[in-house]
Amino acid sequence: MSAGKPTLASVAKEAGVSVPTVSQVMRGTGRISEETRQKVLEAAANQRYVPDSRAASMRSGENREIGLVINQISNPFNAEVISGAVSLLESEGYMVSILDPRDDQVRQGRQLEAFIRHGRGGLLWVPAVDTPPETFDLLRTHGIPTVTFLRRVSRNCDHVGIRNAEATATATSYLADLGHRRIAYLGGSLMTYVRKERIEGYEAVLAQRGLGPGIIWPSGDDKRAGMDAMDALLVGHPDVTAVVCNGDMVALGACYSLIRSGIQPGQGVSVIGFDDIEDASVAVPALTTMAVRPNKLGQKLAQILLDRIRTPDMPVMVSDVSAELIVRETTGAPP
Amino acid sequence: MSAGKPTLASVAKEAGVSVPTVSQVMRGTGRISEETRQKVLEAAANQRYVPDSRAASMRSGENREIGLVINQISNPFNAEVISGAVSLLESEGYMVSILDPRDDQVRQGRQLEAFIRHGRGGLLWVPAVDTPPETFDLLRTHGIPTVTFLRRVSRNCDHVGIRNAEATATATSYLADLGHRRIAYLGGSLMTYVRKERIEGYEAVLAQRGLGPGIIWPSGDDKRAGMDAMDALLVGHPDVTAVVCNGDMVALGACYSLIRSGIQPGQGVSVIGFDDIEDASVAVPALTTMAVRPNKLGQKLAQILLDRIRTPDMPVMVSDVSAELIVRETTGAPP
DNA sequence: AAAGATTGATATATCGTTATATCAATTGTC
DNA sequence: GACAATTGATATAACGATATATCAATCTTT
Repeated sequence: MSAGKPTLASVAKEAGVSVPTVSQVMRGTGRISEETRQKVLEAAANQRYVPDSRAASMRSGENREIGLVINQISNPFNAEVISGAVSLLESEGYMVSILDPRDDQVRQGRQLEAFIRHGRGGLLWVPAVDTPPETFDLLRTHGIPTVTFLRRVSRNCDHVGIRNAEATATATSYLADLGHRRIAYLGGSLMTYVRKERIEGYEAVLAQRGLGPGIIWPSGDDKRAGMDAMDALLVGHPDVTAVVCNGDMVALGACYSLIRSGIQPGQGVSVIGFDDIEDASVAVPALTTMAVRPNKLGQKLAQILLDRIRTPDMPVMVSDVSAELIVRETTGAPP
Repeated sequence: MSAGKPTLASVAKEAGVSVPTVSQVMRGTGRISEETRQKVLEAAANQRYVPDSRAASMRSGENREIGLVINQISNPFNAEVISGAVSLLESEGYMVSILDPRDDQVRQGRQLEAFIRHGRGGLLWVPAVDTPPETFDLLRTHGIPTVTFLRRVSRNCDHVGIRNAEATATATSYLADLGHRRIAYLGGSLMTYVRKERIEGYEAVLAQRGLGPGIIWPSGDDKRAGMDAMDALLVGHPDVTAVVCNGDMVALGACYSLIRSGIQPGQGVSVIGFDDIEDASVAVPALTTMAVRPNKLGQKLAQILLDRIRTPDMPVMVSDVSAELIVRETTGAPP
């Protein structure tokens, strides 16, 4: 009703008590008689009082605001990771706000600095490709508990990842078992750690089975990029009968390319994706893929961050989740 | 190197000057000799000093932290809106952090309260379905400049929307011109404002052309939901030859359903989407849709918020962007 | 009934900034 | 050379909360 926004002081005045008393009532600490408690609560409700965490965190040092820095929030896999992490953290009374530097290292730098300026209490982070080590120093200097995921950039930082090599080895073996002899690897930005690991698994199986050197095509991470890459692959290597993809988005794009070229995914050419995003099961034909439980991954992330916040001296935690082959319609024996 | 994190005081000590002097140097205000300026900058760089905006905003009242509350960040249309708004705001020195209440009104309430607690300087917001009016009062009490978009819930709040009725009228007319007589409307959560407006445009054209009462099927907003809804529609109304969809995700799901039933979208049944997300042009067959420029929409949003922040007494601003019909492969004459 | 323990509240200092006022030293004016 | 204006810095208070110490009033204990 009246002027300025509600503060402890304005509530204290209305309730006829001191500021610290109101503070204690709001937080449920200290000794307060039931009578004054009611008076204070009433005044607070009346003014729609909401405590100012900036002031609180400055004084108390505690900060229940977490940042989540992830590239490409529109990727459904990422969205699921976010959802898992946020649910857990919110249930513990933290607020999670999301930043998306869109894999631009400069923008990421700016955002992380803003992040520090605004005094966050913790960070969940997929580092952009080419993140310089100084960025970690900066976070450490300002004492921000950090967990990276998907991309491991620093050995001194808690991390949650995927058993990438294991997963692509499973995928490649499966295709080889079906009888495929020319198996390509499609997609992923050239520099990413994740892609490097996945290609290792793919190449290990090729080598082990004597299927010759790999055919490896990088691409962006969306459907359009996957489609373009597959178009190019069909021209450059018409003998390929199976493709392991760096992600479901790329795989779905590749399927579109095949359909446009009159090739039925799963009959003419087999395609395996990675992630098991929702589209993978909805698409026609439904996508065979290496499924990761992104929600679980998000929860694990959040749990490690909470542990780190509560036990700062804990040794570095690293946790890898594995992926599971889900066979749908885009894989079959070679023609 | 040393203990605690860098502050104005620690920098001042190292540079041998007072705290206000350092503050002035960091902000480029006041009168400072070049000599002390250099001393201070050096000390600040040496300690990797980053100002604490919490303290700054408390004292100065200025707050360059903006919240963006949007449901379903994984929807590519939303992701583009976000990108447009964030780019503009960041270029003006604001930090934007994203919250996703996933259309849950309770979660939204909790998040907005946390939002206020943490003292944000502005809000871009797609209100969840069923947002109670008290939520607006709360924001007003705490003096947070707010712009809603897509869903208009309060007449007293700045807003950016889409000319929904106009767009679906265009889509429906186009289908009628092609010769369709049984045109259904598919998708959208029952309660949303957006859907209501879109159905108005659809029904207006049906009435005007004497095409009888509409056939209206609600559904969720993702592909799976669109697929299920189309499955049901095929059973319930086998005479339908064209479908106007509430969004591209629903439309793409509907196409999957048609393909699975052996019907070619654009030949057997025509489908028009809404939004023009990236998938719309990549999909096979490519989707005819009502295109909105989400990036523009995001920028407009940001601009209005900035105006509101700078001119709090400005009259309520409402801006509607129009959508454009993009004909691709999922529409054609009825069989 | 005197001494100590408990209860319910408050006074004060502090977190890291910025706004305002003040102040000494230098410069300019006539 | 006296007085005002400017320069370059600092002292102080405030933002809104919390931590710590303190304190009067009440309750135990023997």
